[in-house]
Amino acid sequence: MGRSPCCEKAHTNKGAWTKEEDDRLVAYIRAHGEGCWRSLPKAAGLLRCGKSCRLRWINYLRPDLKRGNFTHEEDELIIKLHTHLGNKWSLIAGRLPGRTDNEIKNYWNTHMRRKFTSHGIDPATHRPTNDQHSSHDISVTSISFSSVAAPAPEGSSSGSGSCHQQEEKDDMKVIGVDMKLDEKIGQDVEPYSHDLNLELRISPPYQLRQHHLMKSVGKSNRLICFACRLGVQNSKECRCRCNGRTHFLGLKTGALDCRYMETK
DNA sequence: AAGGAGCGCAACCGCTATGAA
DNA sequence: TTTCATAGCGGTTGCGCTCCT
Repeated sequence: MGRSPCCEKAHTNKGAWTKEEDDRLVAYIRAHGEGCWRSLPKAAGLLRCGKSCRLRWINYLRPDLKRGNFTHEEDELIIKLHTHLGNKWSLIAGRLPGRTDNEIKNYWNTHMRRKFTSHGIDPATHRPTNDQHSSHDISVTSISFSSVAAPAPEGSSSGSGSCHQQEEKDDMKVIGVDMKLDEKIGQDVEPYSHDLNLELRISPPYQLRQHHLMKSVGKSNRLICFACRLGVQNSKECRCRCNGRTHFLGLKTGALDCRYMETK
C-alpha cells in the first residue's frame, strides 16, 4: 500500500506558475504566515499541491531571496562547502544568505560541475579524474581557483594536464592541483599565493588523527562523537555533550574535524 | 532564415526525517 | 511503541531560450 498523495492531483495545476497564482500565494503568506502547506492551497484559493506552493515560495517568492548571478565570493564559498558537505544543498544554502538549495544545486550542476570537469577534476570528489592513486593513499588535494590569471607553480599540475589550457571562456582558472602522500600529514606545505587555496585532506579514520586535529582547532583533547562531527550537536544522538562548540563559517567545528580546510 | 543541439532553470517526484496521536 | 501525516531534501525532468551550423 503506497503513501496517500499529498493532495488531490486530479484537481491541481502543474507546471509553470502564473502571475496570478504567485500573487495569491504571496498575499496569503503575508497575511497568515507560513503555516500548514497542505491546507494552504485551499485556504489561498490555489489549485496547487501544498508541496508545490512550498517550493514556489521557498525558491522564488520569498522576499529575502537574492536574485542574479553568483559572486566570486559565493563561488568560493560553494566550492569550499561542497568540499566538506558534498551534495547537502540545504546546508550549503544555509551559509549563503538569500540563496536557495535549488538555486545552488542548479548552479553547481550547470556551471561549477562543468568547470571542474573541463579542468579534469571530479566535481564529486574535487580530485583529478585521472588520479592514479587509490583513495587511501592520497592525503592532500589542493584545488585553487582564482579570478586572476596567474602562472601555475612549477610541478603543481600533476594529474591534471588540462589545468593550463587558456581557452576557457570565463575567468575561472585552476591554478594547481597538488597531491602528497600520507606521510605528509601535518607537515607545513608551501602555500600558493592565490586568492583562494582549498586544501582537502582526505585522511584515515578520524580517531587516528585526533591529536593533530585537536591541536589545529585549538580546543581541549575531548573526543567528540560521530553526531557532532556531522554537525548535529544538539541531537539526541550526541554522546559527548560538546554542545556549543566554536563555529567556523557558521558550521559547528565538529562537522569539519574529519576533513578540515584552510583558506588563504 | 530555419532547425537542431545544448544549456539553464523552474518545477516535479520519490524518498527520508520528524513529530504528534 | 507504532502508525500516520507532514515537512523537507536531493535527484531528475521538461520546457524555453540561445547558440551554432
